[in-house]
Amino acid sequence: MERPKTMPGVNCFECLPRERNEWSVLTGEELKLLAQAKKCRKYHAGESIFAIGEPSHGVYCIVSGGAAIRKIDEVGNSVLLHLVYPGETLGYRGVLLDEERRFGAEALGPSKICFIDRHTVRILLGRNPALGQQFLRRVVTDVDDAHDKLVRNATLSNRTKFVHLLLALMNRHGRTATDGSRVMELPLSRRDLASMIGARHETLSRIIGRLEEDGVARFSGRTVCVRHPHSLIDEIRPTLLS
Amino acid sequence: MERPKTMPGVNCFECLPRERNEWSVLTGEELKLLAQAKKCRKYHAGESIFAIGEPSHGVYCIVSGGAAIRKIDEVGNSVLLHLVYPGETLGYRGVLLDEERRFGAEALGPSKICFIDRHTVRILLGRNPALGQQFLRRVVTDVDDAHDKLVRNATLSNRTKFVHLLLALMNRHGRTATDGSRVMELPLSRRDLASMIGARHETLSRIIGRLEEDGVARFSGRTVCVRHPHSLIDEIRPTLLS
DNA sequence: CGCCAGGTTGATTTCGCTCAAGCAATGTGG
DNA sequence: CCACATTGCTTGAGCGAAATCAACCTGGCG
Repeated sequence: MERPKTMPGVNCFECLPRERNEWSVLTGEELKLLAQAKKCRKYHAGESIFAIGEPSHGVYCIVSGGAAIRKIDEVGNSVLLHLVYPGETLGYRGVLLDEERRFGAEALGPSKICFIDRHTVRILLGRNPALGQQFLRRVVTDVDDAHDKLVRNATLSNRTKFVHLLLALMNRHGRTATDGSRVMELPLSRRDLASMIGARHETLSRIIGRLEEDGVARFSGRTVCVRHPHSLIDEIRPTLLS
Repeated sequence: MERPKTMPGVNCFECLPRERNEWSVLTGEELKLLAQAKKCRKYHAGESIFAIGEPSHGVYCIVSGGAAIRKIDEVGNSVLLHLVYPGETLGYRGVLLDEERRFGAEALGPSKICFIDRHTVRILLGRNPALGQQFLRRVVTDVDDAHDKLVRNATLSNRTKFVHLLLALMNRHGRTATDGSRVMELPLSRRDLASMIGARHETLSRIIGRLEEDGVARFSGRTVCVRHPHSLIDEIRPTLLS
């Protein structure tokens, strides 16, 4: 063991994702506080980060990997709301409003995620007003995204919504092959993909079938290949008349 | 004219809605700044407050009346996203992110609405950190609402979504008649109501017809009457099995 | 008066959901 | 190692909900 007990956690001072998120405005002193208060651990794919109904002990910051926000309604329907990626902070809602969790979160794949207890969050927010401003910006973009999604849900077909989702996933998880086609490994099951566009999994299955028929994309297990990336973009371009 | 030029605007010091919103944390000095910077004016029903694409000059605070947030997509579909009521602050997105308006806002009925330019907002935010915290809470609840709406849209039928909407409107606009039934004047056209649940106006028309058949509510023009208020609540209660 | 926006209603088609069966991959206990 | 559940996915048939296209009211309003 060349590296001692700091091993599992990333040192906040050297945390790359941190330099691009809310916490980037912390000063040296505050960073020290953060570094010694945060607890970092690894999650395996699908492991629960927090669950609906439990008290909000703090926020989480994704170092690597990702997370999914899930809501399960009173009849057992599971809906994936949102995906969260490295550098993003998770679970601020319950902490800022001091309420219990209304959504669950789970690791998207093997992930490294830091936990910052709510007491420390409050101290830092009180000590450095810029942190609050950063959070404000962050939350405003979140509400913005949610509103965009609401508009899309209200106007688009399931197929179009799914293509939007594919594009978003491709941005995060895709790589460009030598022949210019885009390939990715889906981080989610078909069921969860379906829930994200508000459709049944059978319906998604058929949509995928049609996308393959139309030569837009090829699906094999969790691997997706899009030969002509802008065929996807054409799909979502609204057919403007006149 | 017994009252001089302060006439159109409400004095912030005596503004009742203000005492229950973000601005309630301002101190006397800051309030004075706000009071002399804000511009208050009346809007008539349907009048535009700000439009998509224009620069975000400031935020608006509803004194009386209400406002609707509207998005019009590239093919001309109009979607109503959200309604805003007295005490609530409007248009913070563009100001906080320093972007142009991505949604339009219009008066719901005859309304009195104050404008606070973004420069003043920034000054106040910088001077009083508590204001930022207040905004943070406010925006977090907004994102929360949006997420709830997303989940409902993903799982509920148009009829159920409409009943949810009716209940929300009834809370704001309804009065209880002597016989215990609830009555309200709808603040929106059928088209806009339909857009709020992501349906066509013809579909909404039929849903309304069925609600009347089922004796849940009676519609006449923009007047709605619900004889047994909990018949609505029964509608949205999920049928829990076993 | 004609015109128009807002609303209803009808006929038809499309889309998506439900229910159901089948299948491959994976796991588990004997 | 096999029999057997289990899980995730696909496919089919039937049905219901909603979109679409269209006609037709109604109440303003120039």
